[in-house]
Formats: sequence, C-alpha cells, structure tokens
Amino acid sequence: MISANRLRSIAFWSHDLNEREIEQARRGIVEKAYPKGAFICHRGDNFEAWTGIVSGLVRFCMTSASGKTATLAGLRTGSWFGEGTVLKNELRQYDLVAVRDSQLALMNRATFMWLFENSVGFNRFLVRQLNERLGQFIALLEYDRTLDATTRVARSIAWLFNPVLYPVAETQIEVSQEEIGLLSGVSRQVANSSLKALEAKGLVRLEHNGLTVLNLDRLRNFGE
DNA sequence: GCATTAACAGCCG
DNA sequence: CGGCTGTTAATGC
Repeated sequence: MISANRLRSIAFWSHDLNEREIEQARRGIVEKAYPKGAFICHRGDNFEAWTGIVSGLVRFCMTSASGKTATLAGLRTGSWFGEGTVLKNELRQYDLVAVRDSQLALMNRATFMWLFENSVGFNRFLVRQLNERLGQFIALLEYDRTLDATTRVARSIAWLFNPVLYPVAETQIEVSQEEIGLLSGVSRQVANSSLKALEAKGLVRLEHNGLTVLNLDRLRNFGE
C-alpha cells in the first residue's frame, strides 16, 4: 500500500481519478526494486500485476527460439504497462528486463479490474494509452527491414518522449549510449555514431550519461 | 559493405 | 576508481 501523495507523484493517470478511486488504487499498489539486469518477468510467466516505473529504465523484448532478443520498446520513468495482459488474464507474451536499477509500482489485478469496472477517468486513460501503443507497434513493422541505424536510434529516442505515454514537458533523459543501443537494437558503437549524427543535425544534445531532445518532431519523423 | 565484438585510452563523477 | 565515451582493429553475415 502507498500513500495518496505517493500515488499522485508516481502515476499521472491518478490525476483523473476521484477520491474514492484514488483510495482504491493506492491500497492495491506496492513498490519493489529491481537491480540492473534483473528480469521483471519472462515470457510465459503468470505475472499479473499492472506495472508502473517509478524510476529507472525497462526493456520490453522478445527472445526467439535461437536465443536472439528483439527489443520492442524502452519504458522509462512514468510509464505504466501490462494492461493488455491483465485485461485478458493471460500469461506474459514477452520479457521485461531492468536496463538499470529500477523502482517499480505493482498494482494487483483485483484493483486494476475494480478501476476498470468503476472509473471513467481510468478508462479514458487506458483507451488513450492503448491507442498510442498500437501506433507504436505498427511503426515497428517497418523497423527492421527498411530503417538504417540512425533512423532506428532517432525513433527509439522519440518514443521515450512520447507526449501521450509520458505527459511531462521534459526534454532531458539520463541514459547511456549503451542503453540507447539496447533499446534501438544496435551496438554501442553504432549508437555512438548515430547519436553524433543526430547531434550534428541539431536534433539532440549529447551529455555525459544522458541527452536532451532539441527537436522531437524531426526525431520522430527522421528518415522520411 | 555494413554491423558487430573486442580492446583501449581518455574523461567524468 | 568505476562507469561512460570515442575510436580503431579484427571478424562475421
């Protein structure tokens, strides 16, 4: 269980909830720390919590039978995920790995379902989020075949600043070039040269263990 | 050719 | 010192 204030600060969707709904939500959430490299869940797990990232960075990926992993998305502080699995009450279809030390908020399924049945504000949030994710995965379809490394890096960064998924007017993120590589599906060296190419075009500013987005629109549409 | 791994020096916190 | 960055060399698809 967490306090109402804590809920407000870690879950932007709670701003659309009424008093009674906030009370239910905060009682159904616990926080848990995951060290760098830890699996939050594996494909096939019955991990039934709806999950929010309080701090850290999580990679959402799939591992093929041959052992190769494909990153589907990077999830940063402020994102909530797993609603598809919780709604359908099924096993996880993917792996979740903490890219670095991360603090997560776990909402139990009963609480999630109560909000789903009772809260208009919560449902509005869910529809918006599902719709945005759908766009994200449709965009992934062209990814592997048609996009060069720099374009993939550009779009991976753009997703980390998606205004619907992360409704905070923030332009800076603490992330190493190695982590960008993991999220983009390229090596650290390629991530490095791609990032420098994006910096030369004035789309981002590189910092030590971090970067600032200077032009989100051009990043999102990079390569078109 | 392009991307990846390996390796290393330099830099930053 | 430990982790991150910028580069180069060797290797693989």
